[in-house]
Amino acid sequence: MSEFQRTFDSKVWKVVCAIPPGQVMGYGEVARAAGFPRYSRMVSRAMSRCPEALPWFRVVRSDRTLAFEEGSESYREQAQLLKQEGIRFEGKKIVEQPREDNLDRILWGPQDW
DNA sequence: CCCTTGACTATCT
DNA sequence: GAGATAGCCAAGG
Repeated sequence: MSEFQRTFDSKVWKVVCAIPPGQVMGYGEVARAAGFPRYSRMVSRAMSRCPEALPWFRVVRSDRTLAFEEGSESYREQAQLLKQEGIRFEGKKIVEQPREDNLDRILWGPQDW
Protein backbone atom coordinates (compact mmCIF):
# COMPACT_ATOMS: atom_id res chain seq x y z
CA MET A 1 0.00 0.00 0.00
CA SER A 2 1.48 3.31 -1.07
CA GLU A 3 2.35 6.16 1.23
CA PHE A 4 -0.07 8.41 -0.57
CA GLN A 5 -2.88 5.97 -0.15
CA ARG A 6 -2.37 5.68 3.59
CA THR A 7 -2.26 9.41 4.30
CA PHE A 8 -5.11 10.08 1.90
CA ASP A 9 -7.30 7.42 3.47
CA SER A 10 -6.73 8.64 7.01
CA LYS A 11 -7.57 12.24 6.12
CA VAL A 12 -10.67 11.21 4.23
CA TRP A 13 -11.86 8.99 7.02
CA LYS A 14 -11.41 11.79 9.50
CA VAL A 15 -13.69 14.00 7.42
CA VAL A 16 -16.30 11.29 7.04
CA CYS A 17 -16.26 10.68 10.79
CA ALA A 18 -17.16 14.33 11.30
CA ILE A 19 -20.33 14.24 9.20
CA PRO A 20 -23.16 14.73 11.68
CA PRO A 21 -26.04 12.24 11.73
CA GLY A 22 -28.89 13.25 9.48
CA GLN A 23 -26.57 14.98 7.03
CA VAL A 24 -24.75 13.76 3.93
CA MET A 25 -21.71 14.84 1.92
CA GLY A 26 -20.74 14.27 -1.69
CA TYR A 27 -17.57 12.44 -2.72
CA GLY A 28 -16.18 15.64 -4.16
CA GLU A 29 -17.08 17.61 -1.05
CA VAL A 30 -15.28 15.11 1.16
CA ALA A 31 -12.26 15.24 -1.10
CA ARG A 32 -12.16 19.02 -0.90
CA ALA A 33 -12.68 19.02 2.86
CA ALA A 34 -9.78 16.58 3.21
CA GLY A 35 -7.55 18.89 1.19
CA PHE A 36 -7.66 16.98 -2.12
CA PRO A 37 -9.80 18.78 -4.67
CA ARG A 38 -10.65 16.70 -7.79
CA TYR A 39 -10.06 13.45 -5.92
CA SER A 40 -13.67 12.29 -5.75
CA ARG A 41 -12.78 8.95 -7.36
CA MET A 42 -10.06 8.43 -4.80
CA VAL A 43 -12.60 9.03 -2.05
CA SER A 44 -14.71 6.24 -3.46
CA ARG A 45 -11.66 4.02 -3.36
CA ALA A 46 -11.00 4.99 0.26
CA MET A 47 -14.61 4.23 1.14
CA SER A 48 -14.39 0.77 -0.35
CA ARG A 49 -11.75 -0.11 2.23
CA CYS A 50 -13.02 1.98 5.12
CA PRO A 51 -13.20 0.71 8.70
CA GLU A 52 -16.45 -0.90 9.75
CA ALA A 53 -17.19 1.81 12.32
CA LEU A 54 -17.07 4.65 9.79
CA PRO A 55 -20.39 6.28 8.82
CA TRP A 56 -19.67 5.49 5.15
CA PHE A 57 -23.38 5.65 4.32
CA ARG A 58 -23.39 9.44 4.79
CA VAL A 59 -21.35 9.86 1.60
CA VAL A 60 -23.42 10.18 -1.57
CA ARG A 61 -23.14 11.43 -5.15
CA SER A 62 -23.07 15.11 -5.99
CA ASP A 63 -26.60 14.81 -7.37
CA ARG A 64 -27.69 13.33 -4.02
CA THR A 65 -28.35 9.82 -5.31
CA LEU A 66 -26.65 6.74 -3.89
CA ALA A 67 -23.54 5.50 -5.63
CA PHE A 68 -24.41 1.81 -5.59
CA GLU A 69 -26.39 0.01 -8.22
CA GLU A 70 -30.08 0.44 -7.53
CA GLY A 71 -31.53 -2.64 -5.92
CA SER A 72 -28.18 -4.03 -4.82
CA GLU A 73 -27.71 -5.15 -1.25
CA SER A 74 -25.36 -2.24 -0.53
CA TYR A 75 -27.87 0.20 -1.98
CA ARG A 76 -30.65 -1.06 0.26
CA GLU A 77 -28.39 -1.08 3.30
CA GLN A 78 -27.29 2.51 2.75
CA ALA A 79 -30.82 3.72 2.11
CA GLN A 80 -32.03 2.03 5.26
CA LEU A 81 -29.27 3.48 7.44
CA LEU A 82 -29.96 6.97 6.10
CA LYS A 83 -33.69 6.65 6.68
CA GLN A 84 -32.96 5.61 10.24
CA GLU A 85 -31.35 9.03 10.70
CA GLY A 86 -34.44 10.80 9.47
CA ILE A 87 -33.24 11.36 5.91
CA ARG A 88 -36.04 11.21 3.38
CA PHE A 89 -35.97 10.29 -0.29
CA GLU A 90 -37.77 11.72 -3.24
CA GLY A 91 -37.48 8.81 -5.63
CA LYS A 92 -33.76 8.05 -5.83
CA LYS A 93 -32.75 11.46 -4.55
CA ILE A 94 -32.15 12.53 -0.99
CA VAL A 95 -34.24 15.43 0.19
CA GLU A 96 -31.91 17.92 1.81
CA GLN A 97 -33.37 20.20 4.37
CA PRO A 98 -32.09 23.68 5.16
CA ARG A 99 -30.17 23.75 8.43
CA GLU A 100 -32.79 25.74 10.34
CA ASP A 101 -35.44 23.14 9.52
CA ASN A 102 -33.60 20.65 11.68
CA LEU A 103 -35.29 21.96 14.81
CA ASP A 104 -38.07 19.46 14.37
CA ARG A 105 -35.64 16.59 14.40
CA ILE A 106 -33.83 17.97 17.41
CA LEU A 107 -37.09 18.26 19.31
CA TRP A 108 -38.82 15.16 18.12
CA GLY A 109 -35.98 12.84 17.16
CA PRO A 110 -35.61 11.03 13.83
CA GLN A 111 -38.94 10.42 12.14
CA ASP A 112 -39.59 7.72 9.61
CA TRP A 113 -41.98 9.50 7.33
C1' DC B 1 5.07 1.98 -20.59
C1' DC B 2 0.04 1.58 -22.20
C1' DC B 3 -4.56 0.34 -20.98
C1' DT B 4 -8.40 -0.37 -18.04
C1' DT B 5 -10.94 0.36 -13.88
C1' DG B 6 -13.72 2.71 -10.57
C1' DA B 7 -19.07 3.73 -4.25
C1' DC B 8 -17.08 10.41 -9.39
C1' DT B 9 -18.47 15.13 -11.81
C1' DA B 10 -19.45 19.16 -14.62
C1' DT B 11 -21.28 20.19 -18.93
C1' DC B 12 -23.74 19.71 -23.14
C1' DT B 13 -27.59 17.76 -25.90
C1' DG C 1 -34.59 15.54 -16.75
C1' DA C 2 -32.11 11.70 -18.69
C1' DG C 3 -28.06 10.15 -21.61
C1' DA C 4 -23.66 10.94 -23.52
C1' DT C 5 -19.16 12.88 -23.07
C1' DA C 6 -15.02 14.64 -21.49
C1' DG C 7 -12.22 15.24 -17.53
C1' DC C 8 -10.38 13.38 -13.48
C1' DC C 9 -6.24 10.40 -11.11
C1' DA C 10 -4.10 6.59 -8.48
C1' DA C 11 -3.71 1.60 -8.85
C1' DG C 12 -3.13 -2.73 -10.96
C1' DG C 13 -2.45 -5.78 -14.91
